[in-house]
Formats: sequence, C-alpha cells, structure tokens
Amino acid sequence: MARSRDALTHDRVLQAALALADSEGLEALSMRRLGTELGVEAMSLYRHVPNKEALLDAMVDAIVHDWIDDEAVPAADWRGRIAAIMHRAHATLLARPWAIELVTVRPRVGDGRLRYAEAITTALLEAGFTPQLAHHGLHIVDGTVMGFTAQQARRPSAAALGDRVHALYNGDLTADYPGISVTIREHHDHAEEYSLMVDLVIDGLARLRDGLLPPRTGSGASYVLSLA
Amino acid sequence: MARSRDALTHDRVLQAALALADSEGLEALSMRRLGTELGVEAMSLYRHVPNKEALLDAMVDAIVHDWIDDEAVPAADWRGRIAAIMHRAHATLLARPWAIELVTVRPRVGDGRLRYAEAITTALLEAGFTPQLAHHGLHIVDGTVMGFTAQQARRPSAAALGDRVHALYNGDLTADYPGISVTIREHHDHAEEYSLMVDLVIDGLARLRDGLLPPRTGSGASYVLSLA
DNA sequence: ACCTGAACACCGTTCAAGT
DNA sequence: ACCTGAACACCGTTCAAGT
Repeated sequence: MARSRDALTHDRVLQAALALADSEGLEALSMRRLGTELGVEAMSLYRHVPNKEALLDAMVDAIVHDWIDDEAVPAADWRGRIAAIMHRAHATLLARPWAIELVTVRPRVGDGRLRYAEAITTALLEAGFTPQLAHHGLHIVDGTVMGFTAQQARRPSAAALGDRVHALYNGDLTADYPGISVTIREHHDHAEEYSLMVDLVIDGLARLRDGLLPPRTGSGASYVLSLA
Repeated sequence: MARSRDALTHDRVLQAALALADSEGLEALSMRRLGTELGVEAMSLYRHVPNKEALLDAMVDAIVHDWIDDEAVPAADWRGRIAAIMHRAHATLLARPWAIELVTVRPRVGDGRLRYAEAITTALLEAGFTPQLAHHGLHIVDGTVMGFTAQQARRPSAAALGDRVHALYNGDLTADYPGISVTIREHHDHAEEYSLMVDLVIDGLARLRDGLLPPRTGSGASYVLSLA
C-alpha cells in the first residue's frame, strides 16, 4: 500500500483517507496512521492538508460529489430527478456507513454539496415552486436524505443495539411497551422503506406547492416556551 | 462547582457531563476535564461509569427522556400527539446543539428512546395503521426529527459555513449555481420551516395509511446497481 | 469501599532541523 | 521544496497502591 516514491499530493492523501475509512472505519483514521499508510511520516501530510478537519471536509465533498453526474440524474420530470438523487445519495451513504456521521455533522460547504443543492433547487424552481418554497424544499429533501439514511444506518445489526432490543423481540417488555412489541417484529426492508419516504416527501412537496396541505397541526411556539 | 464532599454517583457524573457540554460544547467533554469539574481525579469516574461511550449513551437517553412526559404530549388525536412530540424534540435539540451529533450517531437504545418510540407507535396503531405501516411510520417520524433538526442546526451562523456561501449571497456564483443564487436570499425561519415539514410528514402518513400516495417514483434498485 | 498516581498507548499539531 | 524527529499538550483507560 505504501509507495513513498510517488510524490504526495492533496488527492493522494484524500484517496488514502477514503480507503482507510472504508476498510477500517472512521475511528481508525488518524493522521499518524494515514501517514504510515502512505509510507510517510504523519507530519508530511500537513504539507498538503491544513489540518484534519479540512481533510474530513474534503472527504465529505468527495462523496457528495458522486450524487450528481450525467449518468445519475435522468432526463425526467422534477419528481423523477429528485427521486433519483435521493436514491443515489441513500445508496452511496449506506455503502459507506462511516460517511453518514461526517455528512450529517460537517457544516462546511464545498463544490459537491453545492452541485447537489443546485440540482434539487432548479428541479423545484422549474416545477413552479416559488423561490421561498424551493428554499424550504431543498431543506426538506436534504433533511430527509441525511436523517432517514442515518436512522437506517444506525441499525447495522440487532446485536449492537443493546439488551433492550432483544428483550423487545422476545416479547419480554410487552407490558411497558405494547406498541413497539407488536411492530418490532414486522418485516423491515431498508430500500423499500426509503422508497416509501421518498415518495411521501415528493408527494408532500407537490401538495405544498399546490396549496393542498391541511392547516397547521401546531406552530411549535408553545412547545418551545414549555421548555423554559 | 467542584464539591468533593458529596459522594460521586452515576447521576452526579451524568448531570456534570450535561452541564459541561451545555457550557463548553461536546469537544470540551473529556473524562479528565469532567473529573476536575467534579473536584475529583478522572479515574474516579470509572467507579460510576464503565467508559466514556456509556456516559455519552446515558446523556443521549437523558435528553430523549424529556421528549415524552404528561405535560408535553397533549390529549389530542394522533396528528396532534405526533406533532407535539416532533416539535418538542426539535426544540430540545436546537437548545442543545451538541446533542444532535450524539443523538444521530449513537445506536444504543435506552429507556428514553423506547418511551419515545412507543408514544409514536401507539399513536399510529390507534389511528388504524397496520403494524407494518406503523413500523415504517416510526422510522419516518424519527428520521425526520433527527435529519431535519440536524440539517437546521448545522447552519448556526452563515459565518461558519465557508467562503462559498458568502460568494453565493453576493451573487458571485450565479453562472455556476443559478438556482441556489436565487433561493439562498429567501427568508428563512427555522421554526416555520420545521412546522411545514412536520405537517408534510403527518399529512403524508395519513395518505399512506389511506392508500392515497401516487405510484412509486422509483424502486431505488437501479440506482443501487449503478454504483457497482 | 472508594479514590489516587503513575503509567501505557495513543492523539493532533508545532517547529527547528535535515536533505 | 519537501520531508523528518523530537517535542508539546493533550486523550481514554489500566492497575497497583493508598486511605
């Protein structure tokens, strides 16, 4: 793996970081470890990357960059285009579970993130959304992609979820949690469930645009106050 | 702050950890620092907490615990109850931005998380959702709460978002990103936008239950394949 | 029983020094 | 110009030792 003869570049550092996270997870990615992976002292990396934070930001953007390209986004109507992007983002993130934590937490905006935001936004604007609603729509789509995917990736194996989950499966907690004791044993397919969520969101966006959403269920203001 | 006379307990350690994260952020929370905050050596904490991971899990559960209590969940129909929980979760997390990272990433299920899942699930079951759809519904609600809130909290100040965002505001990137250049300047109220998302999701759940969602926009399978 | 001190095996990052 | 070695200021966690 380590070829110290090739000159170090920003891209070689980035690719090695992605490869290391892929093979051993995010917690294995330290500057020192990354250095040895590249056959170089850790301190040499700082010639090509300002610090670890910037490297993580670059990793996020490299991943998000793949969400939008000519093959990925079909020449369909706005629903089809947004659905395609949402499905591709989901597939990319589930293939690299360590990336979800990064993508969810890092606020830095790079080229990849901008291209993705632009694709969603123009699809909505072309579909007749007002700029205001398109702005909300982008956040709704973005929040759905990140949140729903994170929520699915969080359940990698039932074994890692804690003793309570086993007890639930065995029906030992029916008295305390009657509802989940029933539903937890239901068939659960990630791809199918995500499709449902994507359809729900796109349908909801169309209804929002057309003024078909029922009146507010609540402003939220009262709940905010009740915390004080 | 440090009173070494009071005996250390699990709860005192937990409360101190929450207070420290509140005042100085999650990155300030180290076992050593937490020890000095309690007037004790770091190693004494291990008498009351197996390790740092377990402490973080306990912090998450303490926060989620507050999402469900008698005052917070009104005696309303399922829409009102789910909306109330979603709004309360949102308010709690925006008040403790450091908690979102934790809540989104930690898979461990404790009492608080179970009570929250149970409240959502029973609301859906009572509203006539099949167990299968209630299961999906819980994940849809959960994904929305976490994802949408994380997405909003990620934008604490425009200043921290990077140079690109400033350029967008100034209209310097209109050629590359025409869509976002238009929408980025739109009015943006977090509470209002979240209300929109909550209404959209609850309306979508009702339509899902009643079989009113339009046919699939895509199964996702083709996008998954195109990654290979 | 509860807390401590020293130690171990790590971190990210700096900086003067080497080639 | 590019890389290195030693050093600094931290981590989480262990374990034998103290009271």
